[in-house]
Amino acid sequence: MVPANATRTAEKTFREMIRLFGLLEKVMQPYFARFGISGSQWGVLRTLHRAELEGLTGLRLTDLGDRLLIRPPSVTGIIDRLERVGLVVRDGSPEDLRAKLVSLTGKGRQLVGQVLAVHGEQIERVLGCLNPIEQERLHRLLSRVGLHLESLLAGREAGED
Amino acid sequence: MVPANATRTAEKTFREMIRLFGLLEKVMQPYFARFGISGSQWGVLRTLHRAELEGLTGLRLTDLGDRLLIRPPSVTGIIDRLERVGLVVRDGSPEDLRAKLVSLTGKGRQLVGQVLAVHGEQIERVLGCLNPIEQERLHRLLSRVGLHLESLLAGREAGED
DNA sequence: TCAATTTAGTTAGCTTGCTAAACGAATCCA
DNA sequence: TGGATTCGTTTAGCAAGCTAACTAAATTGA
Repeated sequence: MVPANATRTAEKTFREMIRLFGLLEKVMQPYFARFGISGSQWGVLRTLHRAELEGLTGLRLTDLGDRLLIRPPSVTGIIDRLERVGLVVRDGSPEDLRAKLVSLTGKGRQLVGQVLAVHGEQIERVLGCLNPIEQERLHRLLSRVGLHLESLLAGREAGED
Repeated sequence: MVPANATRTAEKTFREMIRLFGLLEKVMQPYFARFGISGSQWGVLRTLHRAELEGLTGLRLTDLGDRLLIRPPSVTGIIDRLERVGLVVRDGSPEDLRAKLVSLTGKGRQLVGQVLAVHGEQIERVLGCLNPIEQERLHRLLSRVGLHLESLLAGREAGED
């Protein structure tokens, strides 16, 4: 059991996290909309771009899901819509006939360049109210909570239900 | 213009925020599922419970949306589902024939009690990896970013596009 | 007073997350 | 070799957010 005022500190911090999450979506959504994409779609495009820099020619849907922490059906949907507008293509993998490799088209690569050109500035707009030391402190606290939550989730998967 | 490594600090902090929110949803979703509700539904139930403590007999959908930072159609949907399972009721407001007052049913009030009985413990499970001082520090940093984002959004509404 | 505007709520239709279930391809192992 | 199982993806269907467009009620103001 934990003292009541410690619980209150945890609870207000928790609530602020939830609130900030909502605010962040509301700020980022119109920013990405200027490029005709959503935040989730940007996640996919950026991930594919990073994979290119690593020398990979394409990523399987499963790999995308792993990197973005979303499940296969969600990946299928986002890729469907990105493919429909020609930012991305699906090709069958030569090594595994079950798998498909997703990669950026020329148009997709160009869009990533456009976003990256102003992305640092946008993030600065969001976090500019903290100086670099405070940003670093925030990053460290968030990382610790993140690692903690990952271990909670790993435990659950292992069948501790 | 901002130095390159300051941008990198901001970016990794930003990315950690996004990642943490995804993890948080994955941890909280099964927790609420045990009570047969979703996180959004809990947001509504808790808000209605708070309103009762303030002496209000019901909240208008608009007020709920304001408190939860979601738009009217989203509120309509959540209330529809909560009403369907009998946790909440809609009554016409006597003062304004356009408005409807949402309030907890007995069943809803009972469920809120059940959740609240273990809620502090669950939040402790999430934030217990930080001591109270660190939690307080995290809260302060998040609050500052939250206030900053609110002012960004307020500016945009005022027509600075 | 009464027409115009604003406000409260809903509906329709989109995206994006989820789970459950289907499917074929790949792999394992007896 | 052949049957069982696992893997990668898709489909179906639900929840929850959004915008745009609508109805009905309230308010404003000329």
